[in-house]
Amino acid sequence: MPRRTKAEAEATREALLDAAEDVFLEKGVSRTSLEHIARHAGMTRGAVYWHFKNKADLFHAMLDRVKMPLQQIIDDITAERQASGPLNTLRLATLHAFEMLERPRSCRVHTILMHRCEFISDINPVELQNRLASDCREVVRRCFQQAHDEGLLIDEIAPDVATLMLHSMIGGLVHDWLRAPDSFSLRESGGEAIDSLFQLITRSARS
Amino acid sequence: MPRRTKAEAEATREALLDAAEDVFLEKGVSRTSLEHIARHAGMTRGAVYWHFKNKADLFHAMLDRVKMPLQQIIDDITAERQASGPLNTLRLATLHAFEMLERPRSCRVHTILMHRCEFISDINPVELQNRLASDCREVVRRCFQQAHDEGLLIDEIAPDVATLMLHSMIGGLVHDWLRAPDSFSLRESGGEAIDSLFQLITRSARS
DNA sequence: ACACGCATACATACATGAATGTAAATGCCA
DNA sequence: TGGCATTTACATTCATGTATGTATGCGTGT
Repeated sequence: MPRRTKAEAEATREALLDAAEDVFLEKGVSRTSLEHIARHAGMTRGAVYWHFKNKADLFHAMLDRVKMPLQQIIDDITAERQASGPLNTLRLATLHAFEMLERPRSCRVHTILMHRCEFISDINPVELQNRLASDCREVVRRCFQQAHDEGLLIDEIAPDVATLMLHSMIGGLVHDWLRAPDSFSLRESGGEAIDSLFQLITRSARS
Repeated sequence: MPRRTKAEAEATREALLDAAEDVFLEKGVSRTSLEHIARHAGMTRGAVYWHFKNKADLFHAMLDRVKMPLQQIIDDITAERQASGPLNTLRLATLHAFEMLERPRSCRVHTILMHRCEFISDINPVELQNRLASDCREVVRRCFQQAHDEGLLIDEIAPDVATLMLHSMIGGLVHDWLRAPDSFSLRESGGEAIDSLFQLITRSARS
């Protein structure tokens, strides 16, 4: 029974993307065929090829439904640069990214990106994440530099080192948590670790 | 021209594994066929099927030629628990793992593991890394606990939090560096970040 | 209000290519 | 000469892309 209403067509498109998330998460991207996805959504491959050009197109459509955590951090930092100082801006942006990641769809999609796929067509997530990481590091670095200039950072830590510490901690926490979300709480334990880092490198807190 | 001497047969086995590293690294595991690997080594698929049962078997043989960095850290910690205190043991073990990772073969294989493969047969690297991460965290935690009991750790940081901080920093640094080895030096910049962390959480250094 | 026509939203069928596993053939060393 | 290392050839499976079929929603004219 083809040709539903326009709203129903959009619903099946979303259903196909939902199914893609499920199957990608379970079997990995390269091992799932479009047939798998279609059947999991209760349809056939024809529906997939109607809504999407091919597997890569579907994959990118799936990515478009979520926001990259590093992009979120970049946006948060550049948006509210006043707040209560650069260090607090960094800390809050990080915690905000953690909150976003705990949303089910975000969690699934980013787990797929980090642990369930290697390449997709010619645009691979490694390069994508690479650019994002580079941009994010630069924004964070400028923030730490500003904190340093305002005397908020302790002398023992150079802005570049603080940048690497924060950036690697974020990446490591996200990576580990997405691999095993039940092993610890990203918001609680992860947030605690981030808070501790900022407590350690903030001058006023240690005198 | 088949049937060289036994030593030459072993050499072709190694050549096949070398080729596998190259091609996996370039195209990703799922997108490389055994034909690709064989041709890159100057042979045919038959040679591959003689030395290895299938792709998964070859993959695991490739893994067996290197040591997991987290396993290295575990071994280092459990081996030389005397050294100059638990904190220094942790620090040196981490830096040692970084050194190991900069060896070409280690670098290639672990890049493949982190960024070029999703699943391989029924044994997937995610589960493998998961167990390792869990074990390593436990060993590190015990080490931090000992440091805490000996009064080496500052009061602001609980052993569990220190564990998560160190573990996530290691994971993040390795992850980022393997994705873009030219963006920074793991030994230098990464080591500096690790050193700074230990400097921040060590009591004697701040009074 | 109702029939008409067309574009839409799928399902089905088919052709192609690629990767796999295996069996047979072949040469080389001991 | 016989078993080892490797190639070649073949059958099978599987995913893809495309082409075609088809029924329905929806706008249009009257």
